[in-house]
Amino acid sequence: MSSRKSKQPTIWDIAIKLNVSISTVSRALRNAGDINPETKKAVLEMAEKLDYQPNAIASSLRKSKTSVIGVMVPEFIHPYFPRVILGIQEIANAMDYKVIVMQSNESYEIEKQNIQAMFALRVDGLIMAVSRETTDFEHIRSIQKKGIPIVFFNRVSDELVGSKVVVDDYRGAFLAVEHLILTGCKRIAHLAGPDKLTMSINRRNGYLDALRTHGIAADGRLIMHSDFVEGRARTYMQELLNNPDRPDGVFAVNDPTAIEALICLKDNDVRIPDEISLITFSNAPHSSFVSPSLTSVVQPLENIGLVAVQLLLRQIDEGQYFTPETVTLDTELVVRKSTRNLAD
Amino acid sequence: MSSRKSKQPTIWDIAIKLNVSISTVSRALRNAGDINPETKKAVLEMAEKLDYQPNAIASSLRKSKTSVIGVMVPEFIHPYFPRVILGIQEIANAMDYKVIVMQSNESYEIEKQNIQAMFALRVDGLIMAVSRETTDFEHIRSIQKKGIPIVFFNRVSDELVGSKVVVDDYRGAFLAVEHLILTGCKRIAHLAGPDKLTMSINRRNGYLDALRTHGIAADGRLIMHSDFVEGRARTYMQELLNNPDRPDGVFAVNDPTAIEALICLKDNDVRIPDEISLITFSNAPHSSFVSPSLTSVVQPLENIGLVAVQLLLRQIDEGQYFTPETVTLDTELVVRKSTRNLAD
DNA sequence: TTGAAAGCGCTAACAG
DNA sequence: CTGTTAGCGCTTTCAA
Repeated sequence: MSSRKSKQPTIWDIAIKLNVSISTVSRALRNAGDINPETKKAVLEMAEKLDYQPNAIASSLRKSKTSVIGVMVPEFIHPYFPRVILGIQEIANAMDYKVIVMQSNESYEIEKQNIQAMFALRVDGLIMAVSRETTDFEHIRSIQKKGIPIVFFNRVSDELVGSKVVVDDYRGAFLAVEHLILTGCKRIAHLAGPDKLTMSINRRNGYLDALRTHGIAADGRLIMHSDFVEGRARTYMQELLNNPDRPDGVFAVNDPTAIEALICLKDNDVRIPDEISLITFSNAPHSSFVSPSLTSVVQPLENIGLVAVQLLLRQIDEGQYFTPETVTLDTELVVRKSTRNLAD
Repeated sequence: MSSRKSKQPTIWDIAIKLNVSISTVSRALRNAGDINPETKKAVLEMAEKLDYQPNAIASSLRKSKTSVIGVMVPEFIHPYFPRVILGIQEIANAMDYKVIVMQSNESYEIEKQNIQAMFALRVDGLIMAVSRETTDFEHIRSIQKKGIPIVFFNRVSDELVGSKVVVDDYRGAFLAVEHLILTGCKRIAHLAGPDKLTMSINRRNGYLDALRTHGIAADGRLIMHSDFVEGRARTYMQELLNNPDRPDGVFAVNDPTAIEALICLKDNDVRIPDEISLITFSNAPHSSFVSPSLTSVVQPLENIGLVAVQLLLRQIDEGQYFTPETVTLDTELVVRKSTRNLAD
């Protein structure tokens, strides 16, 4: 009858049919401990027949462990976080953990709520990038205090203790600029980020040191600190072009900046890379569908996720004996069409 | 002592301290039924003091209801699904539901696993877009049979019963092509999708009917059915350009196609929109960072999520008495720079 | 208005 | 190898 309350079959149903105890069923299902192969087979068959599906809620309650790890990101409109999440899911699933994803929408309030929700759901651990808006970290410390392990990535704060996964901004920038130099650029501009942001500073330092290393004098007028507002980079690029002393290479702090620069260059009929080379510090693994394709320093996105999960699982296992670690991942230079050949 | 097992405070802890029963505490916490305001106040204060956080797992088990809705999408690398999820989260949170997101990575196997996992977690309902790879729907029917309400969107199948949220592809295409006609295009090409896909067919029909309505004869040579392989659309666009009888307007079936067409046009030094207008049926709300910006028919992304959640919640409430509904949402024409002015 | 008690479905001693 | 039993933390009758 369809009037049957839509209750799911439980181990109890299986036990009754087979005339065994629920513990036997439980053992068979989890292939735990000693159990008669025959009994086990019977249980498995009956489970199949009744279309039994374990109730993770009940199991979690009993075990005080959910095997779920929470991931909170500020947004997943841009390709960066989704890629990292991919890496997280892959390894987490392999380790028999489920992943649940929430996003703070760059809002402190939502982040706070989500943290609460994740805790209510009793996730075994959390991987997160704090929202741009967040300056007060009490909500995070609060659940750390309750014993929930957290691994931070991308947006990390010195005010927080915990494992962190970051990329080597300095070195990535260094490599990028060095590549410009090695392909013949003499006058290299930097479309930089906000000059307070650690990330921007590190990348700028990489830029400066690459110049220095190769005996090129830095020129302050070639460094433009953008505030990441849309359209800003384009304006700066135009400024650089208006200057009689145009650069012959541009290092953009990130993809959006690079794209704006690219559009600007094209609108000015500047040939890339013949007249000006363009290189970017990229979030995404491929700066797709722009022409020419952009030579980039790329972050090992899936790897960030992988490392984060490993760190987290170790912390879950080791509990209070775990000491937080910061892992700095290297970037990779991917040469495409927006810079010249080394041979030139 | 930090040796204290990191167990969380429970209603029992509160009850003990206050010398009341756990049922009283429970009632106070959920402001249920009759309860002395004083008692309630005391409970709330003690909860605060102990930093009590409810255990949703226990509550779910008892109530056989998790207040969690699952969302499964094929991917969230492209902006489409994330936007829809945003809409889902917004309304779901407002209704006191949590949202957990999983992605199938366009894989049938992963989709199947995730469905299992979601069921194990006993989500109250599911909103999903089936993976591209999925042709067998048993795993989906299986949990529908178990009473889990599901709402489908974007990728829907006639083989599945259940509520569906889709956009009006036919009408959107019609509007797009009509816009080209009204802005003076006489010879309009269509970079179409695979000719088996319902979506492609609907959009092509919209294209054809718009031409017909405005007394323009369709020309089969102007319709190029792509298989969505990268680079294909570009080849087709080039073919159209090589033809002595070039089109003066192009309707692209989706964003990637449009972008490839755009690049091709630029590489051929075709002026847009002066020589050729370009319009796209877009997934994203703004076809950002290309130049010129693309006039598009856009889908109401957040709205798709909103409608899906509403449908789902109704089904959760009404249970077996609910009759599946298919909601068709309208598209909107957003005029940007890749088409000419109406005044022309 | 409050308390006692019975579970939700499962796991994990412990005993046989 | 299997069964009995006691909960995990919470909600919800039912009775007081």
